[in-house]
Amino acid sequence: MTLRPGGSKTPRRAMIPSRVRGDLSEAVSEAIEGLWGFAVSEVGLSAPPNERFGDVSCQVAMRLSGELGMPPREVAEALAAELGGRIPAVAAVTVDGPGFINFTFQRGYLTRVSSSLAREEFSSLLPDDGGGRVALVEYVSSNPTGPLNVGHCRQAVLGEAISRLLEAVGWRVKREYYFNDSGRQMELLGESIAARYLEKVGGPSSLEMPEKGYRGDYVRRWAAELASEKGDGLVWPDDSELFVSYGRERAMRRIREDLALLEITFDCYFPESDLLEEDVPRAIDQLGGTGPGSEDLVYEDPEEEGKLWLRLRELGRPADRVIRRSDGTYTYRMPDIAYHLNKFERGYDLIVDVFGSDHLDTSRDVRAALSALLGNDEVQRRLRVVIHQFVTLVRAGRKVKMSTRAANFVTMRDLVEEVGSVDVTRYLFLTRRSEAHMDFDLDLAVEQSEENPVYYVQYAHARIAGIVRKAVEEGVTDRDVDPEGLPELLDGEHERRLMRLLEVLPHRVAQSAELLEPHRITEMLADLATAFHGFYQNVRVIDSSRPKLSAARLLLCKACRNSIRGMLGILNVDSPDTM
RNA sequence: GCGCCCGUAGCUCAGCUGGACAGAGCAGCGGACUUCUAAUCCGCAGGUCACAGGUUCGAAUCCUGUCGGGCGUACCA
Repeated sequence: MTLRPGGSKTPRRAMIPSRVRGDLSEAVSEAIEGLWGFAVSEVGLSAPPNERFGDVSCQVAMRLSGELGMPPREVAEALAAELGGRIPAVAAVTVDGPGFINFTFQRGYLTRVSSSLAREEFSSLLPDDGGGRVALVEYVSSNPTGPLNVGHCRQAVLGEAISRLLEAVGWRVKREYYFNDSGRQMELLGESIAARYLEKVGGPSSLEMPEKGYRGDYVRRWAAELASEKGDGLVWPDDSELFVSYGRERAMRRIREDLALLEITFDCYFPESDLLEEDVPRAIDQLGGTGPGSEDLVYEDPEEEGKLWLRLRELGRPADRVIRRSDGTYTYRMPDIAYHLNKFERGYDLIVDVFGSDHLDTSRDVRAALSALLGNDEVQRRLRVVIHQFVTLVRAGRKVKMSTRAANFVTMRDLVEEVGSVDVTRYLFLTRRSEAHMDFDLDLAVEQSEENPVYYVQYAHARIAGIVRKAVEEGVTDRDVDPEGLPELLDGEHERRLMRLLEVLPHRVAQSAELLEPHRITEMLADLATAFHGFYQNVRVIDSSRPKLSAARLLLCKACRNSIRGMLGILNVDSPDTM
């Protein structure tokens, strides 16, 4: 929080829209308790659909009506009478419709919020929900078997936006990428590279591409690079280790390059192999001792020595699963559990997993095992899983079926290049909620790149930058604006609409952080850009013959600019001053 | 078969976690630049919120069933 010269904190608690609503709902609760002597956990505030219903709505009267045996309107009237004139920032309390209690903000409160936004960062009006606590966000976590594809791109963009959203409301965020650096998939990649390598160098030995091998062009390229680095003397299977490790390093480097394209960097790349020595055996021990009483959660297969099962049925899951094969290697589920246990033990207050829908089932198993180990409440409180559905790529009106192994997939890099802009790619992926299926129409994305939702928002920002430049030229400044005079100066229809919106946006951003739903930000940006463009079309800002009015309007423009910039920043999209 | 997600305008999708008359963008039609950027604005048209029941003051939202699509249902990750 920044300090003003006088030492007083600004913005004051009462200026933060989420806090104002918190106080409001507290006042309603107290009024209920005062009138009828019982407490209500949630009074249900929402934004009314129309300006004539005020700025904040409360539905509690309708919910209480049954319990109190009173018509909802009477409940509302009683509460409104109790609340009138008592709540800071609220000018009027009315009852409308079936029993809504509607609150209208003081004009002075709205102009103060706008002034704050004009002079400070957007984030200063967000509540400090995180309070400096540390959150760990895991996303992408694609295994190093090839370049990132379109699905990874959605997840990367989503995970990064969630991270930034959490940071915006006061969390310290660690970004982590978990990957499997050993096991069957890595062997397959090594073998696939070996097959292409031997094919290329044409030596005495040869190797057929495995049936489930990786057939992408990149495997050929990497094989060729390997040949030029190490010569043509490598043989299979003697050099299998080398093929595998070369593939892994090469894939990891490519993935980092792909992520760099989206400006994503992780604090930690966590290899599965780090868990195999200690964490996994320890987790198995712990699970073994955590049975619901009669039996241990881990049991040995009666027919195969050394094979271990996890009794997931006992934990409410549909089926028991093998966690260790008889040869002593683990199935993917077991390191996953150990990895999550490791994350919990590292002490993060919030652990967010961003996964594709194909990981849902595993994720549920992991959660069940963790609940057995740490207690359901603990897991419920600290672990949140965001599932996103797959992206269907549409090209020339036809769906493109994709698979990494079969090589008929579009890479993230191809996608960004074809769309022509990282910002547009990011933004388009964030216009849908994560659990919705998504058709990404390439032709449309390219074709629309000139008439795009992103540009619509960025254009509003650039227009404001133009106004600010003009203001400097004309010698108009908002420095000496008298706060007391603002409500009168900013009384037009468009100004009021803008200020109402500016006031509620920080609250809506805080809500979207709470819900881990960054797509709401794109909605808000569109709302704000629309309101600003409407204002711009109808209201002349810089008029040197009316300095006070110009200054007030300039202030409002800057509030819009900072809000747009702040929200675009959460999506990591650029805010250009010219277009 | 079973589990999870989804089904809203011609197309792609929102709908603030049960509230006030169902929204936006694109596509279509008609208007607005002598101005701080027209990458903009205004208007028109477009809907049985997949379907059928149920819960209640009130349902696109919650429950059940049906139909349709996706993902999973591995000792692959």
